[in-house]
Amino acid sequence: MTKPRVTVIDIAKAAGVSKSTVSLVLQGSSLVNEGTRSKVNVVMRELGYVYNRGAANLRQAGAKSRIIGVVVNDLTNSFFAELAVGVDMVVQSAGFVQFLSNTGESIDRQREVVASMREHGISGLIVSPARATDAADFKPLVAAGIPVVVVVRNLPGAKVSSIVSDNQAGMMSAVQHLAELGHKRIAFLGGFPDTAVFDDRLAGYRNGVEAAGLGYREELVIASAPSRAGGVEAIGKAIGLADRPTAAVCFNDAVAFGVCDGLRARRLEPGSDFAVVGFDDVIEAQAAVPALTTVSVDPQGIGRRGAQMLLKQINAGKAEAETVTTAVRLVVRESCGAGMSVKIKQDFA
Amino acid sequence: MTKPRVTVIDIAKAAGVSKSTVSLVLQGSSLVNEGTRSKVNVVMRELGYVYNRGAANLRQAGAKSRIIGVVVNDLTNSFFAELAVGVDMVVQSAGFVQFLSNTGESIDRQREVVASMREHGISGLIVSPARATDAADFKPLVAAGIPVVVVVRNLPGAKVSSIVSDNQAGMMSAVQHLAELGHKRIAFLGGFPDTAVFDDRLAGYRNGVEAAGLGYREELVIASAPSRAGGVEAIGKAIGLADRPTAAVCFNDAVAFGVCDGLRARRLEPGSDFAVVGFDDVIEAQAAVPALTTVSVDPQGIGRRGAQMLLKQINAGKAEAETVTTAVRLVVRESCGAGMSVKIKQDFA
DNA sequence: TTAAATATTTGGAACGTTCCAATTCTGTCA
DNA sequence: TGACAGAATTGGAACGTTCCAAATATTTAA
Repeated sequence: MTKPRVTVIDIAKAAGVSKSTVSLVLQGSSLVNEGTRSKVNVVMRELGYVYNRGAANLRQAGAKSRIIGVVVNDLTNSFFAELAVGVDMVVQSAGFVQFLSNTGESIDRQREVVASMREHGISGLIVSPARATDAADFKPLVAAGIPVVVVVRNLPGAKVSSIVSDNQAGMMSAVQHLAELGHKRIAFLGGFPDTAVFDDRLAGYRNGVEAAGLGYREELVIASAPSRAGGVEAIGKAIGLADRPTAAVCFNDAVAFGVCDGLRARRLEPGSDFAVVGFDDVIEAQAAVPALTTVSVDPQGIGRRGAQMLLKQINAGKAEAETVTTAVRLVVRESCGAGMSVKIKQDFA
Repeated sequence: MTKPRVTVIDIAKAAGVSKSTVSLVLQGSSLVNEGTRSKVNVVMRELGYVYNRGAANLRQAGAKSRIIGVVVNDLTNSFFAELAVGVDMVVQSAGFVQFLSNTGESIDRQREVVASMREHGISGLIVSPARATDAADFKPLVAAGIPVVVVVRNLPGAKVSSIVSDNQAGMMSAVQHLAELGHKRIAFLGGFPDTAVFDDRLAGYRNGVEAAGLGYREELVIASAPSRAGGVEAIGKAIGLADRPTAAVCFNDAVAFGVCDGLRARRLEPGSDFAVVGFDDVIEAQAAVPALTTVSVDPQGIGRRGAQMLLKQINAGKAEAETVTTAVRLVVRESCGAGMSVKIKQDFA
């Protein structure tokens, strides 16, 4: 059934050289004579030789497998799909191959997946950690000399490199924009308070309202699941407030979409009746109606950058933990009401 | 720098047993005494042992690596991301791990990626082939006893299993729906004619118009790239036709979105002024305005199903090439004008 | 108590590669 | 011609595991 494998010894025999020579050819060594090299190559093609990386890797103990592990927490979210594509680009062109897994926010699955990757001898790991991931979880990896780069969500205690977008500045610019449009009561909606990303975005919100001279009011921040459903829930509470807000910055785009849904359910039109701003600039943001004003973060860029960082560490042999935050930029579309006449906003304020 | 690896021999020494016994424990053999087993397990934990699958698989020649390769042609398209998630679900729960790569429609990259996967000893491959993939490309794989399942796009000549959605029936029901709404001139827009999927969908279109007694007219099928830009281009040509169509079925949702863009650019409102129907039901379809009427295909289901099929073949040891087509269903939303009054349509017809 | 049966453990020999040190070729120079 | 340098090649040994056949421990049956 399964054909006997063609090995380097078979090639050697058929080409009339030693297995060592074949091995040299395999690694593109300059030691081997041009004629021999091509002869060996021909024979390999004829016999349908397939390199056995497992065996190779076994011998070059400690040397690298050329596999990069990538772990994301939600591949169906186009944000992470883009990220993976970004990683794939640089990883492939560096001659590595990508091992991608999805945890679906399950910390157990994350553990399984990472363990499995380790068994397969990955030379590095890029991970967007599931919620509530323990900083210590990646300790063994780095102790074994396997570089780890954490992306999107940072892991405060862990001694690993990370690359996150500038959540604070992004949220601050969103608030600032709304303030410039004349809004006085701006809410912060959605997200789970136990995450580092939430903290950063909230801090940005706080800085924003304070800088605008509006003052930070606790009742205006309403947490919820970072999903569409969470957004519906959050806006419901916000509308119920005695001193009702006229605008909101949302934890992410999914929440923002939910907020729009919730507004419509109450016969309020997002954009004209209530300003909403998202975060992430997922692919659907510009096609939505009204088009979502949001903070754009370029996930593919993060992926590329993270991969570069990882490769650098792999090549360097030593993992200098380094943290970079990537710039973000507010994309003004319709949902913030920027295109509306001033009159409407004044009626409302 | 890199610590010396902890091997099964180290464990054996520390636990006072032989390496063979440790190996037995590793494989959960029932031959080993309960006491010994737990002692070994404890030691493994203490020393931080990591199983070396490379070595294992080297020995069990022909035996399987528990890696499943997944190759898709466009991960940024949420259709394929969903598909990958579907595969991941069943693959992971079967104790396999997924190796995912993106070809971006490049046939060269596909070749590279598949070769690399083979070197790593995948036990099976799920692939959505890049355009113009040669059926013979997967020949060596199956010859080596590695099961291959082709999804989404089928590969006519290849002797591999495949699972595609029922493109023909889907397109036919779309045409039928438009005919029932009173449309007489229905165009088929977008897609590259050199693909099997195109042929299937076009055949469905043809059956549909003929069954509705409208007659098949060649000038109403206008090919283009299967993208948003392609859609714009195709609708441009369609509008220019002497006997202008009043409705269109599109090769896929991306084309359909492009068609909507093109209509608007000509001051025609999709839905009320011109009916458009897509194919795939990508995630954006329901959030778009107007919400896209489209043929829903459940990519995640295809992924799951494909993975199951592959696992079955892996376990059976023999690859019985099997072809399944999955059912699709028309989702009526707004872009087909189904919600419009009959009057408007009559004005138009 | 002993033989037979069963349960457990164990030392090599693989698996396909790379590395090392050593060997065999080429010329080249005196 | 012989010696020498450089180029090219080569036979083990090793990597960490599993498998096999064989050895040893423990029970059971008589």
